[in-house]
Amino acid sequence: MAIPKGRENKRNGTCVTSIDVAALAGVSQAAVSRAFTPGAPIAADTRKRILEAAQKLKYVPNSIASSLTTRRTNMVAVILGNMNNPFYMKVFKCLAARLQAQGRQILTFTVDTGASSDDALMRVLRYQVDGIILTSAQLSTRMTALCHERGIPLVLLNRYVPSAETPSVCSDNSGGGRMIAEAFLRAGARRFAVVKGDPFGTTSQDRLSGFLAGLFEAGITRNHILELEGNAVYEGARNAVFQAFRDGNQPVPDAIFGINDAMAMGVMDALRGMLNICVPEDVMVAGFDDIEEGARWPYRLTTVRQPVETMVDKAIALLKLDTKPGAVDTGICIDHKIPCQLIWRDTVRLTEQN
Amino acid sequence: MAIPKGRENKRNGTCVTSIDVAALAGVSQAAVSRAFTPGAPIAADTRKRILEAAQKLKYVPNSIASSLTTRRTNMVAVILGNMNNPFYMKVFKCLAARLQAQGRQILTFTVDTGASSDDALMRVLRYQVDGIILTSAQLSTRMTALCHERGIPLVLLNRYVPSAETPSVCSDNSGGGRMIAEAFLRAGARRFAVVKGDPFGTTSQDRLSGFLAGLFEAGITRNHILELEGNAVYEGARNAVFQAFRDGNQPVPDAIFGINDAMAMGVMDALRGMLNICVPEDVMVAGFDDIEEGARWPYRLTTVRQPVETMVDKAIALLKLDTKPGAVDTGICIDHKIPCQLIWRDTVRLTEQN
DNA sequence: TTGAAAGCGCTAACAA
DNA sequence: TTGTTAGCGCTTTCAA
Repeated sequence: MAIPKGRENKRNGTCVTSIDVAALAGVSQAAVSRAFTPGAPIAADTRKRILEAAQKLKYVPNSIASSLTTRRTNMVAVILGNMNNPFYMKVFKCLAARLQAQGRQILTFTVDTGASSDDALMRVLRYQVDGIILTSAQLSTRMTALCHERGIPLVLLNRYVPSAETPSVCSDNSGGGRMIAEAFLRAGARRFAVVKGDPFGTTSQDRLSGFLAGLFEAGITRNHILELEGNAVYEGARNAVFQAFRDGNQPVPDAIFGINDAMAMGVMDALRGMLNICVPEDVMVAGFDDIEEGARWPYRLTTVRQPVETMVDKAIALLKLDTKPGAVDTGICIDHKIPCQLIWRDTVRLTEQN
Repeated sequence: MAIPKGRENKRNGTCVTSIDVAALAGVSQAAVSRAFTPGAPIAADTRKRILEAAQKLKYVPNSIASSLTTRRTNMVAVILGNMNNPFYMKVFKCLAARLQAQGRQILTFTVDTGASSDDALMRVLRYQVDGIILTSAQLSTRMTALCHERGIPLVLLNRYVPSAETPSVCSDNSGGGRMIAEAFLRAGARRFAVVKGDPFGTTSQDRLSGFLAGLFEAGITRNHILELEGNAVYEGARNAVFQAFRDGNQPVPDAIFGINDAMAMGVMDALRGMLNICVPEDVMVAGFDDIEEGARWPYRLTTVRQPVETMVDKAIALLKLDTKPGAVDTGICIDHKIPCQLIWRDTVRLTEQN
């Protein structure tokens, strides 16, 4: 007898377990486990018999139970900040596709923009996820430390913690900011505005500093660069631009850089829809990210493309999900310079001489 | 001695368990469990002592382990279809906010548009989720049956299975379609086009049938209604409209109904950006859903608002997550008539006489 | 290749 | 209010 007396499944019908399958197939419960484990030592015909029994009973293995012993849940937590920005939805979609293709489940957490992800992270820890990917949200060093101690890999996507040793992947934001500066300059702009995003995000800061550096090198002075706060969202940028230039408050610059595409679209809508200013004829506009919406009519936004797939793949790779749970940490890996690409569209007009 | 000999935590440092905490606090392991269970019978000072010990050891309870006995994971699966439609992102955001507020985790699955969600569902089952919410994706009756047998509540959001007894929540799509028809008629339109969405989705079908019914009642005949396939996405609608009316292929109607806002925006971009046709002067346009993007300049889309919060709340309520796992099913509950609201904006122009 | 048995970290019934 | 004990459904040694 494969299933010894006293070890039968005692529940009244609900929830078929491996014991039920074992009983039907006339094998031990361990054999059922092996039948569902690729590469386990089990005879082909035994497995076949077990699988048939399982099918008959509509048995579905309980991953939760197995993860108790294997110490792997095959769940990856994704913590999402600014869901209003289509770029992060693009990232999420890509993340989901890749992770699902690997047979991993995604435990999703959304965090209000600017809010700390600490409590989300705390809940994540209870669920024994195999790894955590955090995009667009703040987190405390206490939390990164906690993850590290517990051996849960954490990687930041599209942001980093300066001076801290948390793995992270970012594109070359400052280089991208510089590209925009150069494009504007080549197109003949001399007075500028920039609409900034999350004041605590490294991404926004780096794009800004690259942009400014490019401008300064061309001899543009600070008083020719207006800085506006857009808070990383469409409405923020639209309102900031409208407030800044309504009623001829101040002179409209030659070019405006929206630190991300969503904001650049807000900039354009404020300009064209509220202030009656033409883009690119009166003012040039550029964004950053290359979201689909920005490529459409009537935006046709000149922007810097972030290689989402590459970034996502690198982030997942940094999780090192396939190494053993207790494996030693082979050093920090931070990739902050994934190359970006300038996408010329219609909102920056090149002068003839170019 | 609270922790008996032979029952100590035998792992070498990794992973603090309730046994470690119990040992430090000088209580039984069960006491630790109680300390972390709200409402459990435990003295206040005992709990306090345990919590301190836990803090010292940085203990985090293992939800996976507890769910093995409680038969509740506090995880809800959300299966997402068309992520390209901002409406579903809005739904997802709302779902996430509500579920997280209840202390539940979200296991997310994305499914390609039109693809079956059966394998996603199969994976969900392994994870013993407490409930499943499915938006915008196909699923087989085999799967709904499987969920039902296993006692896992499943609710469809924004679609339903005709003739099947799967709980679902939808707004009054056909009533909304009718509202659009009436708005167009009041504005003086006599020739129409409609861009259809997912051919297998009840939502698209109902909106269409409501729209047609409204038109027929006003005496409009079928030959004055052009049907186009937009496949529920922006690009599909844009291309369909462009193909239909390029080079004066056929006469442009007075009004075009995009079965959802994303498509209506595609319609407008094709009209204005590719065909040089003015909206609403030459052609009126209306959508459905009321996504933020459609409310912006230059769209200002007239549309039907789906009450997302209400729908999400009802969907979650239908899951009946707070009833006992084995509780008897108190009948099917389907809510297909959550009222919608017509939102007048600029793409449908009312005539003077109104 | 198989089965028996010992857990994984926790909850819950029971007794004290 | 507490501790003891028996599992939850599975994986994984260890022998056979």
